[in-house]
This record gives sequence, structure tokens and C-alpha cells, in this order.
Amino acid sequence: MASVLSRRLGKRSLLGARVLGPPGAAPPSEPQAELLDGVAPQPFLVSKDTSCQEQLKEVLKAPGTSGLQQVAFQPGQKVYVWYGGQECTGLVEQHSWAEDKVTVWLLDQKLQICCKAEEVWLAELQGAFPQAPPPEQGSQAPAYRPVSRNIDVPKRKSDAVEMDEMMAAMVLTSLSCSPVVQSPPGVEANFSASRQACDPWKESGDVSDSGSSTTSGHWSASSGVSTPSPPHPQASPKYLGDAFGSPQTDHGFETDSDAFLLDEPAPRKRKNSVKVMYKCLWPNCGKVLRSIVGIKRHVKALHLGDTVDSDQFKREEDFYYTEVQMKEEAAVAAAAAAGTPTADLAPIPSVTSPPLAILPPPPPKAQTSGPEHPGLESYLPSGALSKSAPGSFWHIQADHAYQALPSFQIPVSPHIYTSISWAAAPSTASSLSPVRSRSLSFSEPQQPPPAMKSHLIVTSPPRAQSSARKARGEAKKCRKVYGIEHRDQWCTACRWKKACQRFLD
DNA sequence: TCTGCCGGGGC
DNA sequence: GCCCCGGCAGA
Repeated sequence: MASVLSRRLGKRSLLGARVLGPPGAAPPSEPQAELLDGVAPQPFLVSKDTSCQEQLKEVLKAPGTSGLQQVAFQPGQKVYVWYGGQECTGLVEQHSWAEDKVTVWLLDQKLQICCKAEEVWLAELQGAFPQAPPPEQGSQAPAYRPVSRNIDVPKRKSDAVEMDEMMAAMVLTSLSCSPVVQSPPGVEANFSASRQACDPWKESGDVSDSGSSTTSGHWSASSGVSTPSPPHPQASPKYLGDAFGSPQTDHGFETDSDAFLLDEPAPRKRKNSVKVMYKCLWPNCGKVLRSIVGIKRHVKALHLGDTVDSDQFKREEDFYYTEVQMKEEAAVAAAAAAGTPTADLAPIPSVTSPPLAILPPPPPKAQTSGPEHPGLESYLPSGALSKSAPGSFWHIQADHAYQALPSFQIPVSPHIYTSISWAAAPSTASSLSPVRSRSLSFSEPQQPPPAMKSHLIVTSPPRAQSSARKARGEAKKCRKVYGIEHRDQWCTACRWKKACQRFLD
């Protein structure tokens, strides 16, 4: 388990786990699951998913694809193959290009099997890097193997995963195991592997970002995520529509991360015309990219600097982008304008999820508490649900300011401050409404705000033009709570007969 | 009838 | 800007 976990951690498979899609779509047979699980660490193994293979081949055949390796199995070649749930050594008998099948003579079992080429990998490749044909062979060689050797994959000690990472992984993994996203761990692991395998072309396919060339394997693992082929041909329209409907480049990116983060049932969004974009939250940037890879890379390269060396800054990019839902047209437009900062991305209908920046595990530099993950569940947003839910943490700071709302900002990261504020309630009431609202604040890099300064920098988009009267809330109001006789304890708004600021709906 | 709060006005 | 209140509308 530990090794599996470490594998997951290493690949940031939490994102990847989401890619799997509903297990029901393609319930893997038992042996297959087992097989896949074992197969996970193999870097060359491509997912069995045929559609993924198709995609893979397509991309691989494209010129300029790097980090890929073609493998032509020669008779007599020593290979590894998965058989009976374990890795077996065998010799290649025959490699049928047409069917992409390889006949292998298993040395251990003393029998001959025929399996798909992607289930076979060269034994020599595992070590250094043997007789694989050079990638230039390209067009003629029909079989390819994406290999991550060209990517700087940080070595991770398989069993020496830090406890907090394990905890985080476990928590997040469990969170990602909604009935929809749940899938056998083996498959999950497999996808970690297949994701890694697909990364190179994922990366190369990502054209919408500004693309730094310093692609670390670590990150690509987290991002290549959405192999556009969940292992279910009868995938739901959600997947079909998004992963395949937009063949541009990052197809499928958005199917993973957000869903993973939001841990919500699949049909929740990805409605036909809605596209998920990723917006850089860095001050004065606002760059909008189509892919999570792109945005991470953007943040990492442009804002954070490429501090791949430091574990401390790993994954910090996560805190600097947010996911936005856009109409397809708007998304296209934004993507077209992705080269320039689009801070005023006008048609942003909604920030469907709180920016990752708000997620509790802040960068280590700002994290003073231990390795625990306080209230992770409560922070994991659930899309629109959380916004309408009473007492939601994600209630965006209202622009209604009949009272001074003392707030303080918690430096989540050098440039992002989580502002927590509540109504200026008298002492007796302060316990009644612990957290009224939170809002993200961005400080100018050159002008770091005092940590405890009480002002809100970012507010929600202006309230909808409410010619119509605001519906009455269900929550108690100051009048009810304190009574008319304790009017002095009411919030200012209530005293002024304005919308109550203490008991927001 | 009570309650929440918008809109307006006085200071 | 602070404060108050008439009056509307929902409960």
C-alpha cells in the first residue's frame, strides 16, 4: 500500500484518479484490475484503453513529438509481459503490426501467449535505455512507446513518503471516491502510469499556454492527467462531449482536476456549451488557459520561477490559479486571447470553484500548523452548491457595507491572502457567527499588506441588478435573535433597517 | 401581523 | 457618511 501510495503521490495521481471516470462505465474484470495495479510502475506501459492508444498513436505520429519512443519488438527480444497478474519474462515470438499484437513466449510459464503490444515492454528498456529505435524512425515504425525518460521525473523514495503527504493523499483519495469517480485502486494506479505515459504528448499538445520548456515530470504527471480516454467506450456524454468534442489540444484536461477537486458527481457540469478554463490569479496577470497543465506551467514559470529543486515549492502553482466556467464561445475567445492577460475576462459567468488558492494546504512557508489537513472536506467546494448553502464558507464578501466588517487576512501564500471577516458583532454575539465570509485578497507583490489589516480587497461581482426584492432569507436576524429590546446588539444594518449583515442567508 | 430590507431623506 | 424611517412585500 505504501508503495502504491507513494506512486500516487509521486504522480500526483489524485488528479489522475479523477480521470478514471465512473467505474461502472467499464468495470474492469478482476484479473485486469490486478494486472493493472501491478502494472502501474511501469513507465512504458500504456493504458489498455484503446481510445487512449488511438489518441496516443495519433499524437505520436505527429512531427515534433518528443519524449516518445517507438518500440518494435523483434523476435527473440526479451520482454516483460503481464500475465496472470504478474510480470513475466518472455521472448518475443512475433509482433504483428497490423493487429498490434505481440506473441510472446513466456519463459516462466513455458507457454506462448498473444497479447497487445502495449502490454509488453522491452526488458532492456527498464534499465538504461537500450536498443529502442530512435524516434526519428517515426513514420515507418508503427508501434511507439511513450517513455518518460526524457522528462525529469523526480525520483521518489517509494516507501519513504512523508506522513503528511500520505495523509493528504489518503484524504484526497477518499474524497475523490464518490460513487461516480470511484474505481478500483488498481485501475487508479494504472492510470497514474498511463498518465505518465501520455504526458509527453499532452505537454506537446498544449498550445494555448505560454509554454515554458522546463517541464518537470512531476508536474506533467499531475497534468497530463486526463488521458482523453477513460476506459469505457460507452463513456458518458460528459466525457465524450468534452474530451473528444474539442479536439483542439487539451481535450479532457478539464474533466479531471476540477471534478477531482470538487468531488462532485459527474453530471454536475460540463454541460454542452460550458468550458472550463483556468485563470491565473497572480496579481496583474489573469491569464486564462485552457489546460491545467498550461496554467500550472504558466504560474510556475512566470510567477514562481522554476523552483523545481525545492520541495518546498512543489505544487505551489496550485494556489495561483482558479477554475472558471465559460461558455464555449467565450472560452474560445479567451483561449484565442490567451497570450495576453485577460484580467477582465468579461463573460466569466462564475467561478465554479473557489480558487485552489483557498484550499487549506497552503505553501509550506505559510503553513504554520502541522501536517494535518484541517477541515479539508469543508474546504473542498462543491460547485454551486456551496455558494447557495446557508452559512457557506464561500459566501463571497458582499458589497453591501453598512457596517465595517473587521477582517483579517491570513497569508496563505506570499501573494494571496485569505481574508476572514465577520460582522462587528458585540462580544455577546461574536460567537454566533464565527465566519461570515471569506474572500480572496491579492496583494501587490511590491506592496505586501499588513497581515492584520482590516480591509477587503476583492469583493464579489456586483450583485445582480436587483430591481426585484431580495427574497427573504431563512436565517435568523438580529431582531429575532436579540429582540427589539436589545436593539443595541443588532448589527448596524439591522439597526438601520438594512439587510442584515450578521446573519446572512 | 410580523419581519426583512429597499429606498429615500435628514443631519 | 452616518443614521433613521416609510413603506413594500414575503412569511
